[in-house]
Amino acid sequence: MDPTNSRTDPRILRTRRMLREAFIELLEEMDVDKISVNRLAERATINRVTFYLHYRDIPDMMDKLADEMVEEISKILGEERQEPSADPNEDWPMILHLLEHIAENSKFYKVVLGSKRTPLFTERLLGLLKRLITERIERIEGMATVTRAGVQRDIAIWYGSSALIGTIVSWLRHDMPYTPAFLAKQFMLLRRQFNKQP
Amino acid sequence: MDPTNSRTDPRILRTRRMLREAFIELLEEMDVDKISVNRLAERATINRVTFYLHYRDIPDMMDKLADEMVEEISKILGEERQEPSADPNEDWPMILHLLEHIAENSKFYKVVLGSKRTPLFTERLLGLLKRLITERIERIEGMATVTRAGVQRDIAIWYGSSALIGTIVSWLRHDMPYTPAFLAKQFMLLRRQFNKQP
DNA sequence: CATATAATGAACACGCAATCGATTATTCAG
DNA sequence: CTGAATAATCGATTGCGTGTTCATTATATG
Repeated sequence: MDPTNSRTDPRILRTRRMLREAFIELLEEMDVDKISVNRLAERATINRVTFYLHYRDIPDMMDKLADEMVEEISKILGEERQEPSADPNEDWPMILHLLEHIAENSKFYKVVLGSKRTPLFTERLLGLLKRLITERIERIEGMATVTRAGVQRDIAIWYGSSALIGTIVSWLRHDMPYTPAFLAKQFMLLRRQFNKQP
Repeated sequence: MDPTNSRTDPRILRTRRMLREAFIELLEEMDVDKISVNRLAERATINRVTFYLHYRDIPDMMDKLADEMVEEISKILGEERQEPSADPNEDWPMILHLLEHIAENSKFYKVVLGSKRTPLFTERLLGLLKRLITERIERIEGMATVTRAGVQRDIAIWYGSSALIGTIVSWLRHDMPYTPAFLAKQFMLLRRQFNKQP
């Protein structure tokens, strides 16, 4: 009767955990379009049919995984929003916590963000960052469509969010050669688009 | 006997042109993983077997298309390299010509760069831009590993190249609301990472 | 015109997708 | 602890797309 049972039933949790882990494993080994339901079920040591009890197909499963990812990051970054730091350069703790979270779960993020054929996750994270950056800019600069440096606001958002994502992806692909703290500080040096033009 | 015949034979050119156009058409209509050889051949009004005379499979075809794309852009941007403009802020004609080229072939670039499941083309373009930016930085700043603003060089390259690509993709997805010239100038306002810190 | 080669059409084996019905195993409430 | 609910399994089936073959037709080029 209770629909939440579908999430607390240990059999369901077990199956989904095994599917998720198998998916990450396979993604480390091969391209995503080589991952069939057959292979995935075999690796997860579950029956093929069981897969269909949980997901419609593999893209659907990736969709759900991406939802969970956004949900989790959103929760982490949501805590930052309470802090009323008006200083535009003080958003680096947000970035720092994001980088730390990614570093802690690097096995997962390295494959879902770093694999060259799984842009779904990157797109989702990009969307999230765009929303957060927009929110932040609005708080700092009001509703003007042009930043203080003379840059169109939407262009500044495109630029900043994709720079952030792209750098994180490269950082993961190179096996995180810098600490989250160092990288966060580098971001602060690079993000000068909201300052006045010299 | 002459292997170049394989490229001048009008039948081959015709077939490949039709395949390419059909692929772009289908990419406008559906996700790339829904494009089967069956569908592609049908849309291109060629026999399914004929496809295999030219490409091994669809990923192989996309690979070839990406090669052609990089080749073409490389040719355009290669002409810029002759100009010995030492001024770091004078690389905007390069960006301008890139944007103009993309705008002229926007139907193609909108689908191959803008579609959410064809990161292959974005990756290739990213690689090309990374090489060009690296080359440019080396000419300006020598072999130092840190830029004048105190930013690690590789991080600056990750940041700058992905910002460039990401902005172009967003620009395409929004149907190019700005002229290439305007966008190029905006880039110059945003790319301050190589200047001294105030 | 004659030769080379590109394109076609039919046919085949193969793997995977997606679903069905019946059966077994596990969970959880009373 | 017991029984009802439901998750997971197993075997089987249908359909679709792939990748390849072989003989035949159409087109290009010298």
